[in-house]
Amino acid sequence: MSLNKYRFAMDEIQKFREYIREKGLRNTPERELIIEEIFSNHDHFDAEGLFLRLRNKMKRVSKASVYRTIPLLIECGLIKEVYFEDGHLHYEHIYGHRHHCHLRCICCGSVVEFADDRIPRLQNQIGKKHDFLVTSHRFEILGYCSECAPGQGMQGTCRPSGRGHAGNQG
Amino acid sequence: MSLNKYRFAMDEIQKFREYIREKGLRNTPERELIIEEIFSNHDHFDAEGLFLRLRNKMKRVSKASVYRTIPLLIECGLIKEVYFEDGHLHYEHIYGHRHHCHLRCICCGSVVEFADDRIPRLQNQIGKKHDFLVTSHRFEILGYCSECAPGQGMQGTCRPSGRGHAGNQG
DNA sequence: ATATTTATTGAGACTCATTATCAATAATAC
DNA sequence: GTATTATTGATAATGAGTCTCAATAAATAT
Ligand SMILES: [Zn+2]
Ligand SMILES: [Zn+2]
Ligand SMILES: [Zn+2]
Ligand SMILES: [Zn+2]
Repeated sequence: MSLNKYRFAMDEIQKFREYIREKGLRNTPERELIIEEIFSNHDHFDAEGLFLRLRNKMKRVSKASVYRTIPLLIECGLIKEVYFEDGHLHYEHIYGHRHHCHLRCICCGSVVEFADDRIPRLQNQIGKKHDFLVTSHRFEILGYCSECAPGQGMQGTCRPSGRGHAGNQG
Repeated sequence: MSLNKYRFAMDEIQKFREYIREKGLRNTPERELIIEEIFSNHDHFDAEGLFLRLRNKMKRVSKASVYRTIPLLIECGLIKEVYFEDGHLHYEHIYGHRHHCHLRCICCGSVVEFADDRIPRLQNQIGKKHDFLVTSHRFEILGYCSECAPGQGMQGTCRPSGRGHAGNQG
């Protein structure tokens, strides 16, 4: 179980080690701890949360190192930024994950991923129409999840904050 | 010309004045200056840029007032937030503007607006499939505009910065 | 008009996410 | 092992955005 836990992240960790070496950088225990933690599950994450997860497991890594490692992981194609509107950046794994978009509850913040073949088609048609060389798209659908849908049941769980709001971002 | 310049913003300005009054707030010269500046064109804008535009025209309004007026304009349905990934919020007019999405150049930051009937259909189908009560969507297509397309002509105009990058956001 | 009430203003303090600095440390190469 | 130099952690700095508060000025009543 504990052994298996990190088994599936071996590809990512290996890819990172190679990237570091190719770039003439150095593999360090801090970086190992950070990527092990990131790839110990498939969830979206943010820098602060990642830092706290490490800290709670007594893996002492400075916040600065967490912030410094994230761009390396982006550069080597293991993660990418996702934009929720809660005022700070979130990230998700991309290595071994097919491209997808997000459905997000504006009440509790929960996120559901979806993929649809029609989206890249649409993207390309629209790009061509406006003379753009399209490289990517971001499609986010906002609304209420079944738990939060107004009219029925509990909608009192909503806790909007400052700008946008956070929530259990799966 | 100068008279005409603000003619088309009369609806917006009037709507704002009424909203302020209905809410028991007060119309002030500062607020007038801010909304006149915002609706003096149809462009996207951000708080800092708006503040500087006012300042350059010798319309002295504090940054705090700029930041305080924006939420009022959102509440009364005149503008809304748009999310570009350059680390701060942008806004656009919605009163009298049909819903649209953005095509954005990752090189120079230029923005083209587009609308497509298939998008709301897609949004609703996907929402239904995942048991979400959909309220809105955000679809952004990223790529290179014709000026910046790699391979031909000038791509040296790219000036990426910190996180994402700014540019001439039309 | 004048007074009263209270929303608004501007300046600056503050927050929070993120980035930069820098001396001490520790990977790698020789 | 020694030299080189990337990395670390602590902390300062930044920058967008918010909050505070005393002074000001709309709206309204007198
Ligand atoms: Zn929900
Ligand atoms: Zn995702
Ligand atoms: Zn361009
Ligand atoms: Zn727009």
